Amino acid sequence: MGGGAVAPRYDERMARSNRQRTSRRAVYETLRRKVLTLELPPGAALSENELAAALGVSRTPVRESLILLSQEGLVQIFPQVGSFVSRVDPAKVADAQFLREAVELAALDDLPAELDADLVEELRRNLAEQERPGLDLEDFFELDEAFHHALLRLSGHGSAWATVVSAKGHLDRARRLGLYDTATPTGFAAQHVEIFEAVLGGDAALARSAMRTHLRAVFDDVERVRARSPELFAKDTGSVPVRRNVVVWE
Amino acid sequence: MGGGAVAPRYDERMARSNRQRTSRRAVYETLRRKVLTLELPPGAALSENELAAALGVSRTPVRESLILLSQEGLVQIFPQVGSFVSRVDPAKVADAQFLREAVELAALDDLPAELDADLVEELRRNLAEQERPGLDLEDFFELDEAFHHALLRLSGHGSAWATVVSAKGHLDRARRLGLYDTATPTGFAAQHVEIFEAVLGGDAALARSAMRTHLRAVFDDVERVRARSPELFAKDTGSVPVRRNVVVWE
DNA sequence: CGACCAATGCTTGTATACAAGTGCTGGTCG
DNA sequence: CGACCAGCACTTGTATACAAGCATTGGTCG
Repeated sequence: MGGGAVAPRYDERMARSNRQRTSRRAVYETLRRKVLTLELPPGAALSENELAAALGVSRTPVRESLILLSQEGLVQIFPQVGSFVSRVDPAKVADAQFLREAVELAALDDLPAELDADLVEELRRNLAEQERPGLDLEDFFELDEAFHHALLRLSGHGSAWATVVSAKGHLDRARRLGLYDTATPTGFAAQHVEIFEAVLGGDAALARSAMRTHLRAVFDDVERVRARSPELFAKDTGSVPVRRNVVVWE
Repeated sequence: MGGGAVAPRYDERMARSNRQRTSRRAVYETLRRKVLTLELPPGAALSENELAAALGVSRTPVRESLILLSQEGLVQIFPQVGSFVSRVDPAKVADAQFLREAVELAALDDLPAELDADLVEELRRNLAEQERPGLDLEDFFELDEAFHHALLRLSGHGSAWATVVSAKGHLDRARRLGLYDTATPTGFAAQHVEIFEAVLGGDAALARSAMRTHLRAVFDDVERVRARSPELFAKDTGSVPVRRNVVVWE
């Protein structure tokens, strides 16, 4: 360790550089979005070379993104064989459901007596948006995410949301499959309102009950779509191979 | 997509190659262990080049491992600056505590009427081991992990353990700091027995109560050690830099 | 005609070279 | 003596080259 630099100080200066606008982050977010929106369907082959060429970068950031997605369970990497978008694994979906339910219900038990006014207002606006007539499905998903996240923040455990998010990847994809059938998920919006009003009224038991009903309803959708599109689910090992789908990168 | 290979079939043949005995996996597990055991203390600088040289591999697997650890929150990467073992963030510790409590308590609510005999026997042996007189601290940690994991499997949600594990990294480090003070954590072993007997007796409420007490006791240890070793915790941005610790790789 | 098998294209894993950026250091100038 | 500033050493990010392995393919042999 000769003359040069040593470990720099560990202060908030680094927090600035935390805004990693690296190429890897861009690729990671792009791929993750395409997987969650089913633009890259379960079972699709992901070639590092092809993705790199299509995205205009080298293999390195693509590869590192795939490794991250692999740890999230959204991608499976088979050494010397290939990488694939994970099929929807019913067991993992059930796990995500269990975890999400556990966390969100525990949060409802932990609500403070005095609710944060700003968050309540944010939730109110969110619910109003959800009931807008010509609502896009993608917008509804964003609102749904924000609703549950805000509810978690209301209990002071907002940062636990990140863990839920990374765990519920499989659940999200399955939900999306289910929601593409129903034209507009008005039922879910109504359930959201029910939960919110129970929270406002301070009725923890009712809030729990409503939340559980809501989350179970989402889960039931998964089983419904599974009967319709079994090839997107795992465990049916002998199913259709789903050969190299032609992926267009606009 | 000319002549050669296409996407191979997606069958159980691949499950075999899932045994990734790659160099990256070895490096990842080594680094993760050293971080969790505090052999690489919070704040320590991690140079990709140094680690690569010490481990006898190139930068690539080291770098990819650091990226994975970074996503777990155990390592912080600052582009063009350096990588460091994350300091113990009290907020993240609290999050991990909340998440763990939510999941494990929910599992206790979900216990089947008929308990799996093999798992019960496994738990019994585990608890017997925990009360062995001259128990190593590292062994106790392993037993503790196995105990909670088995309890989760008893409720049929064993695979949710993986998420808890990755989320509770910060909690584990903090616990380890706390347990290095107390000579032998006999108190925790006794609490384990209490939980187990409540589960066997079918008393869900008592099991919940005992589990909550147990997990809260672990959490309190964190605050205790924080008063003693503040430099290992974050938020005190002006604290000691902790310069490039000399890490020996035996 | 069927079974076997080598050639070939692809895949990911690893190693290395180069690029861009940061912080310390030490000399220099006012 | 103090402030400034150029240079250097080190960092991670990215690109590329090479290595090892699997699966399909197409020919050959029985």
